[in-house]
Amino acid sequence: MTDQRLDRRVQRTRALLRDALFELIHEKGYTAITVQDITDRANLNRVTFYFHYKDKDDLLFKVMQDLYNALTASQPPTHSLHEWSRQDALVTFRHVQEYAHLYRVLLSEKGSLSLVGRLIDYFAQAGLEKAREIVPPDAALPLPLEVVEHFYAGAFFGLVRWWVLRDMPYTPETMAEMCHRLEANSGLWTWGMDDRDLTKTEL
Amino acid sequence: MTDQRLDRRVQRTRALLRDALFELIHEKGYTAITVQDITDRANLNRVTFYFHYKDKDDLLFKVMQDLYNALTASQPPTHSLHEWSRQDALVTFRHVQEYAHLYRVLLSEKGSLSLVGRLIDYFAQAGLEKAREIVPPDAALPLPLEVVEHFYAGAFFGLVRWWVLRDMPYTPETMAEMCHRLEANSGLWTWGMDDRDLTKTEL
DNA sequence: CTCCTTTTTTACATTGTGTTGAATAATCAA
DNA sequence: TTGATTATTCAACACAATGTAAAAAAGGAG
Repeated sequence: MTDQRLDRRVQRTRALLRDALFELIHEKGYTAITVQDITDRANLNRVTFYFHYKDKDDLLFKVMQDLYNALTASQPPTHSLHEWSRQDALVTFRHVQEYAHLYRVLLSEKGSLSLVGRLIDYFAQAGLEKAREIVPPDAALPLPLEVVEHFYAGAFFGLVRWWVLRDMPYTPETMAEMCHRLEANSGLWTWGMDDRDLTKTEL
Repeated sequence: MTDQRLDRRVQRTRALLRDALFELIHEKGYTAITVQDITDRANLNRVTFYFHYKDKDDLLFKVMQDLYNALTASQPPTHSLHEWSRQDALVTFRHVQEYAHLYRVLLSEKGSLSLVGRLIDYFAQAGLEKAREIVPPDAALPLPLEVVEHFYAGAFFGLVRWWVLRDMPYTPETMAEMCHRLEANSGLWTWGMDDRDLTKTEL
C-alpha cells in the first residue's frame, strides 16, 4: 500500500490529512469542511495542503480510491456471473459497514454527488465487464446491456444508500441476500437469451 | 400556479431569479453559480435575493418543487400498480426530457446531491404508498417493502441518470417500456405473495 | 391619495480561496 | 556524515463571495 519510494514526510502528511478529513466528515459533514479546517486539525500549514492536493474534492477522491482499491484487491476472483454478483454485494456491504460513519455522511444530503456518480458508474462498469465476459457477443439481447447494468447499478446504490442512512438495520449478509434475490429474479437473467441459462454458465 | 394574492413585484422577482438560475445552470453548472451571478443575471440587487431565499439551494429546491408539482398535478390517476408504474415512468421520462438541460447538470458531478436524495426518496415513497394500497396489510412478504421500493427507486434513478447523461439516446416511450420490463420481470411481483397475481389486481 | 411592502443603495465585517517568495527543516543518497 | 534535494513553514497578498444592516426610493393595493 504505502509506496516505499515516497518521502516519509509525504506519507506522514497525507495520512494526517486523510485522518483529519475523516474526523471532520464525521463531525460536521463533508460540504461544511474547509481546507482551513483540515489543515488546522492535521496540524499542518494550509500551504502544505495545496502542495499535495488541488482542493477538497481531490483529497476525498484519492482517499476513497485508496479505500476501495484496498477492498477490491482483497477480493477473491469469481467465475460465474451469479456467484460474482452475490460475492460482490456482500463484500461491498461489509466495506460500507466498516466505514459506515463516512458513508453515512457522504451519501446524505451533506455528501458529494461526484462521489455518488463515480460509485454508480463503477458498479455499472463492473457489471458490464462481467456480463460481457459471459454473454456471447452475437447474442440477441432483449435490452441493451448498458441499460440493464445502469438499472442494477442504480438499484444497488439505492439499497446501499437506504441501508446506511437507516443505520444498517440488517447484517451485510442479509442485505447481500436480499439484493441477490431482487436481482436474480429479474430482467436479463430470467429472459430467454437464446434459451441458455446464464446463471449456471461457468467460464 | 401564480398566486394572485402575491404582490406583482414578488412574482416578477421570483420569476427573474428562477430564469436566471436556469440560464446559469445551463451555462456553467450548478455548483459554480454564486448568488452574485444570479442577481446580476436577473438584474436585481443581491439583497433582494436574501429577501426571498435563504441561499442558492433554497432557490433550487423551491423552483424544482414547483416544476415537479406542475408535473404530478397533470397526471391522471391510475388504479393498478402495474399500470401506475408504467404511466409514472413515462410521465417522468417526458418531464426529464422537457427539462433536459437542467437535469443534465443537476444529475452530473456538478449537480446537487440533496436534490438527488430527495428524488430517490420521492420515488421510493410513491412506490411504497402505491404498494400499500394494494398489498394486503397482513400479507407475508418475502422482503420488507421498504427494501424493495428503495431498490426500484434507485434503479429508476440509475436509468434516468444514465439516459439524460448520455443525451437521451431513446425516446421516453422506449425508456418507459424498458424500465417497465426490467421491473415487471423482477422481485416482488413475480414471487408467491399468497399466490395472488398482484399485477392484475384492480382496486 | 395613502399606507404598506418590496427593492435599492451603500456599507461593513467575516470567511475562505489560491498563490507568492523566502526561510527553515527533514529526508535521502552516497 | 555530508551535501543535495525536497517538503514544510511563515507571512503576506489579492480576490471573491457571503450574510447582514439601516435608510432611502419605488411600486402596488385598496
